[in-house]
Amino acid sequence: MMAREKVQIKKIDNATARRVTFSKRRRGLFKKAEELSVLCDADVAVILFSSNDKLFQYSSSSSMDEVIERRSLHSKNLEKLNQPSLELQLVEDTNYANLSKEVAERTLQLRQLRGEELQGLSIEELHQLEKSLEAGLSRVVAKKISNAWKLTGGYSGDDGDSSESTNISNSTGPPQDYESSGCLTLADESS
Amino acid sequence: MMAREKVQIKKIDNATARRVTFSKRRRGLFKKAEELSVLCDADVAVILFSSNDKLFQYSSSSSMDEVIERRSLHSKNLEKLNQPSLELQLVEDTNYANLSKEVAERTLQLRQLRGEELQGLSIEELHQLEKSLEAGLSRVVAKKISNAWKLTGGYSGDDGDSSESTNISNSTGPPQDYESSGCLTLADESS
DNA sequence: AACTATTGATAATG
DNA sequence: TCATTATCAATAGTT
Repeated sequence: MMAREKVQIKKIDNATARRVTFSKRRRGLFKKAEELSVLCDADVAVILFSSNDKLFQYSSSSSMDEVIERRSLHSKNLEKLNQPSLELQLVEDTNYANLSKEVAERTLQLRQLRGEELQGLSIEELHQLEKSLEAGLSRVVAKKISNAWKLTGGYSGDDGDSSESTNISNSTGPPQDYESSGCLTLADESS
Repeated sequence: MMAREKVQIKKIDNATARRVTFSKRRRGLFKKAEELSVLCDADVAVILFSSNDKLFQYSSSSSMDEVIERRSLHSKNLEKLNQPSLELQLVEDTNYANLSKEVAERTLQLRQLRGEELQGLSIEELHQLEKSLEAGLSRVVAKKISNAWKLTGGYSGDDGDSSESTNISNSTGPPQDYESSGCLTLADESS
C-alpha cells in the first residue's frame, strides 16, 4: 500500500506525517474490517489507540462489549467466579485478600451510585446517596458544557487532536462518519 | 481489492468461497493492523469471529486483555462495573499489581462519579457519566420514595430493584500464529 | 482535503 | 492450503 515510493514499516518520526497516516490507515482498517464482516458473515471488532492515547473503535455488531464478552466466553469457560468471597477465602495471602476486599467494597459503592444494590440502605443513607449524585451530576454537566464551549468556540489547544473518542448517540452530537451496516465508532480528528 | 472482477460487498453465499475469502482477508486485516501499529506507534487490537464461531485475534501489545482493559478505562469508565468479578477472576493467575490497579481504577471512577477528576474526559465520556448519574439518581430517588412509603404504611411489595446479575469470564489467548513483532493470538475451537 | 502514481491486496484460477 | 496473476483498492507523496 504505497505510492510514489515503497514504504518501510517502521515508526514514522515526523509527528504530522504520523497523524496523517494514522487517519488514512485507520479508515482503511475499519473499512477492511467491515468488508470482512459483511462478506464472510463474521463478527469483527477493532480497538485502537493512537500514539496520543486517543481511542477509536469499530465493531460490526451492535456493541463492542458484546464482542468482548463473547471473546471472554470463548477464551476460557470460567463461570465459577460468581462467588468472589468463596474464592477470597482460598487466598492465603492477606494482602491479596485485603486488596480484593477493597475492590469489592468500591465495586459496591459504584453500583450503589448507579442505583443498584440499594436493598440494605436506610432512608438516610439513600438520601445521602441522592445528595452525592446530585452534586456529581451538576459538576459533570458544568464540565461538559465548559468543554463543549471550548470545542465550538476555538481550537482545542492541548494536543492538536481536536476531538475525542466520540460515538454520540444522544445530544451533543459531533458528526459521525463512515458507512452503516455495522456499528462504526470512531472519532475523527480535526476537520 | 479484487482481481479479475470487481466484487461487491455482500455476504458470500458459497460456504467454501466464504471460508477462503475469510482466511485471506483475515490475514490482510491483521497485517494492516500491525502495519498501523508500527508505523503510527499505535496500540491495535482486532477480535474476530468467523461465521463458524471460531475466534481469531490480534493484538499489537502483549496482551489482548490489556487493550480491553485500557479501552474500558478510556471509553467506558462506567458500565463495566456491572461485572465485579471481571477482575476477581484474575486473582487466580495474576498478581498483586493487577489488583492494585483495579483499586486505583475504581477509585478514579468513584471520584468521577462525584464530579472530581474530570479533566481528561472527552465530551462523550462526560456525557456517559452524566447519563449514568441521572440513571442512578432516579433509581435512588425511586427507592427512597418506595421505602418512605412502606414506613408510612403504603403497600408492601418487594423493592423494585432489578439489576442484572453478574458473571464474566476472561482469559488470555491460547495458541498463536502469524508473524512476530506484535502478538497474534489465534484460538482454534479444538484446543 | 484532494489528487494521482504506484504499490499492495486479493478474486479467480491452477 | 499454497502459488500465480490480472485487476482493483489503498495509500504516500504532493498540491
